[in-house]
Amino acid sequence: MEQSERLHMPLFSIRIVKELTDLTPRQIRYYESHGFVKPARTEGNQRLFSFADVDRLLDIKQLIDRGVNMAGIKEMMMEQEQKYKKEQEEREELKRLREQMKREALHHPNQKKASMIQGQLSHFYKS
DNA sequence: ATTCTAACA
DNA sequence: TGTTAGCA
Repeated sequence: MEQSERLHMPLFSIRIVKELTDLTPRQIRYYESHGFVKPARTEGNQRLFSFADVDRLLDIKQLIDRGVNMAGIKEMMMEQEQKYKKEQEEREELKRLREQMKREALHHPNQKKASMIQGQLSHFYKS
């Protein structure tokens, strides 16, 4: 099994998370209501938190302790979210580029590729 | 016994 | 945020 799977595996009851984070169950549920974590649920609707959830709650607690309010935390979360989306988009763009170059190489083995490559790269500089 | 939601303080 | 009520 992979790391990212372990990090998101639903494992901990709210009481364990309370002990791990020193947050009250009230605070944990409150932060969830603001979208800072999204724990899985059992069939009985009880929360099951992952390591990733616990890490995130610890980050939230640190920010709260440093005086950041809910609005501030939400702003920081949206920034991180957009940053991640941007990186993801760039990865997909590079993936498309590699696939297209591969196709070109297979379908036109003897043709020079410089101009096509320049056209593709221009996407990274426009706007 | 433990957690859940909702609501009031 | 804390606490309580009433449920699952």
